[in-house]
Amino acid sequence: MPEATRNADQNAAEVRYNPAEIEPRQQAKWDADASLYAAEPHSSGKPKYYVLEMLPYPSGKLHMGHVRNYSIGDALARYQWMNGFNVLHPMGWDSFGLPAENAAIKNNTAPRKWTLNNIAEMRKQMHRMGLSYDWAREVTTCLPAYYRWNQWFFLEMYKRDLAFRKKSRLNWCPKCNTVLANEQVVSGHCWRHEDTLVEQRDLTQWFFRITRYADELLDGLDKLEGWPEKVRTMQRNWIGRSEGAEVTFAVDGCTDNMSITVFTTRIDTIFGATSLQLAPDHPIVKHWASFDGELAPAVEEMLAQQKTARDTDALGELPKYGVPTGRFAINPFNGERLPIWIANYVLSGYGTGAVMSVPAHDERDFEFATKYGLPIRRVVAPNLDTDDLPLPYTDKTEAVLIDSGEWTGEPVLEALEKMAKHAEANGFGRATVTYRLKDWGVSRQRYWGTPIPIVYCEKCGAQPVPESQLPVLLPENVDIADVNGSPLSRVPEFVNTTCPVCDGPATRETDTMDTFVDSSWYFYSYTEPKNSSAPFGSDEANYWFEIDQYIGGVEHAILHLIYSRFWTKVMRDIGLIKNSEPATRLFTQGMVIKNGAKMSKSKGNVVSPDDMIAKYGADATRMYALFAAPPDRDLEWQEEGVAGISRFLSRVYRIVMKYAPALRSSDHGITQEALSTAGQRLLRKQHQTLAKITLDFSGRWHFNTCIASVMMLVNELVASESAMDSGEVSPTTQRELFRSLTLMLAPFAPFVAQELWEELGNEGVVFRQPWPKADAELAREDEIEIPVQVNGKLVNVVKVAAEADVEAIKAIAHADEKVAGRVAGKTVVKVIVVPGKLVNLVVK
RNA sequence: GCCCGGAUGGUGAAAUCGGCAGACACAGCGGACUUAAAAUCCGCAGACCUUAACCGGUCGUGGGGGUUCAAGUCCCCCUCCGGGCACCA
Repeated sequence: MPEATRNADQNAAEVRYNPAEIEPRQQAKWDADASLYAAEPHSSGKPKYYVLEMLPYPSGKLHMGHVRNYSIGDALARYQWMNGFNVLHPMGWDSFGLPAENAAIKNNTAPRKWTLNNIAEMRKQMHRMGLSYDWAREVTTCLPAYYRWNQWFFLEMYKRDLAFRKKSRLNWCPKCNTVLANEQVVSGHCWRHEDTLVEQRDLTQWFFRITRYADELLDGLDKLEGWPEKVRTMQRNWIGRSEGAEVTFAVDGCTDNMSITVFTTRIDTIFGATSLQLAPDHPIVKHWASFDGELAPAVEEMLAQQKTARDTDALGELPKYGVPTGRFAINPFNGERLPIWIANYVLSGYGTGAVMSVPAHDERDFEFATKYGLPIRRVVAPNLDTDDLPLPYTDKTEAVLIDSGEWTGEPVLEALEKMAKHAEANGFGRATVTYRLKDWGVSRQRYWGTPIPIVYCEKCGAQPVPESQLPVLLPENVDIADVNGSPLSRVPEFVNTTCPVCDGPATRETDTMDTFVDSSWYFYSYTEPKNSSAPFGSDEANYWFEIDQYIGGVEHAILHLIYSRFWTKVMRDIGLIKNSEPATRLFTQGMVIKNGAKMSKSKGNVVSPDDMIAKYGADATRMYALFAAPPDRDLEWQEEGVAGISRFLSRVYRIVMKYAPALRSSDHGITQEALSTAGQRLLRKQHQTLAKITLDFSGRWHFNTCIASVMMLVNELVASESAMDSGEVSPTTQRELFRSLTLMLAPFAPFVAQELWEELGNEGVVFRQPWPKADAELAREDEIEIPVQVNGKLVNVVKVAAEADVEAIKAIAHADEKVAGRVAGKTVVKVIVVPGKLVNLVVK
């Protein structure tokens, strides 16, 4: 503030807190120092700390969810700087994707232009919020400098058979006009269109073989102790590992040695199998239906019914029904001849699409067998003598096999293993593991994404684009309004090329990559975004990784967070990095809601961050986002609450400005002096507050209570104004109190903290000062109040010396009048004293 | 059906290791300042009963049971809400 204005303000009755003036002025000063938020070289000697918030999709406007996410990350980054870490705190843009195409069609703007404009707009908003990003490391995924490495990774994966092409049944969103990965289907609907049912289509597409890492992705979860249990559970469910066995049944009387392989988790019950059930789209069913005029319509009908049910997400509610095929299979364990059925509850997409039906020991098989009168044969019981328990009997922990030939008497858990081995030794089966996780389909029939670097030659087939020809540039000026097929297929100059092998005519792949490819490795790019010969340098990545703290919404628990774990393992196997997981700690913040519902345009309950900042300032808006609820819980946005934080900051501003001029001009030397009672009380509160904030930053992150404790400190300072005015609290103590107050505010309200830091006559940037150390001795109370209970009910609160021992406390409690009144005429049976906590007298 | 969270005043919430339930705020009420209002400052504030008032008492953390001198917190059972998986063989 210019000297003249300051003097004028001092003459006024009161200096008003004016964030609209303070914040842009401080921001301009910070902007002048390009190195302010820059990560330092490895040689800095400081320990590194990589704090990362999930990069946004550049929709054009920040929403409150962003504000909350970034306020948490920013507070942590600033705190770690103050603790002497070399902090990496970058930001970027997940900028490929469908909304750019939709906007392009609607507004007649090219996706690239629309996207880059939005980025500029959002960068401006982040700047106004005062977020501490190292913009020199900004990553924009839709630019060739970035997406060329997507193509490079694709080729690396192709070399390792991790990228491959196959025909399969895929999810198709009719609104997106493209294929979706399984992870992008939420309860049968498109992840981007909650109201749109996903259809199934048979298409030839590119896949990433994430299933090769299924076990490692699953086992790694146990070691991710810094991740929320919820996210780990969701990923475990998603991977869906199931141990069991495959058993091959020969088809009876079949001239061409046909067989059917079933998957079962209960091979021990195979002597109880009374039929085989096949999915209606099992290959052998298709084969039979092709010449069996009776079977074909039944199969058709069942398929149609399954499709309808799947489309409405009601697969589980379909009444069970089946059709006998008239064919029989031979149980390899006992030679028994079992009827083969097709059944609508058997799914082709899981296991082998065929099951053995054991009605006595499986709920579904029991229901089915009862309906069709199939035999029900018990082969497992708690022991050899009890066989009158209700069916189906599914317990396997304390059960043995009965009526199972040579296996009779064998405990179930042992039989599972032995019988699988037996099957393998005799060539009709083996122990196996089935996963729910499927390979990641990455082809998208859209324009605004990374072109897949493959060309098709009539002579040489599918060929990878040579690395030297990367990037395959995404052409501009493409007609994207026509939704039939991939837009790139309508650009002849893109499509027509030459074969890298034979130099003959060839055509390019016209699908683009799923946008989740971009976000699978972007955080590595931050370590060296300007590398032009590799996606990033290994030394850089090995220095910064793993991410120390990753912060984002829980909605990515099984999309981004499983893909990026997969990608990290692939990069490790390529030799680019050493770590096997991307992030040591993950924090998933709660949603921002308004009137009990998630903010959305359709509900009309959206609160604009711009409005909040314009009205109350960035400090108050950010601080409210941290104060209103612990960060992992949903936060109800109440504007009155922001106003409350603004009032609190005004109070801080007023009291500091009141004393700052005198403190600024007085001697800065530390004088040895006896502390007054008031001074001691205030310093005690200060160090208690400091200890609380320091503890919370170490992991619990309940910034709401941190801010509450700063409020208590400020309340105490306000209440002590007369003691400060009179000099009872010395200027030295005052200076220390206000100095540390600004330091404590720095992570949460950096603008006003900086302003007051300067007003107090300090040099430099407040959030580069060392975080003050909480002094346990200063924080210690001399005298504490402890409750006295009689039979567990509170009777009085007595004051005792902080270090009082059990006997002393007992004596004080007994001496208390109120307590004596309660105890009179009764016998004290027992006295419980918890030093520092309470006294409880048990009387009769 | 299986798995993971959650439920505390009018509202957001606090109680981190079994030890005073409701810190800190918001909204509300009362007061000071003001011609007035805003802003600011000071104070009250879980519910119920009792009292003229003070005092005093009872109940109270979704419900029911239990362990304990002591339970929002631990154990068992249940309800409701949010989320994930699901005819997964």
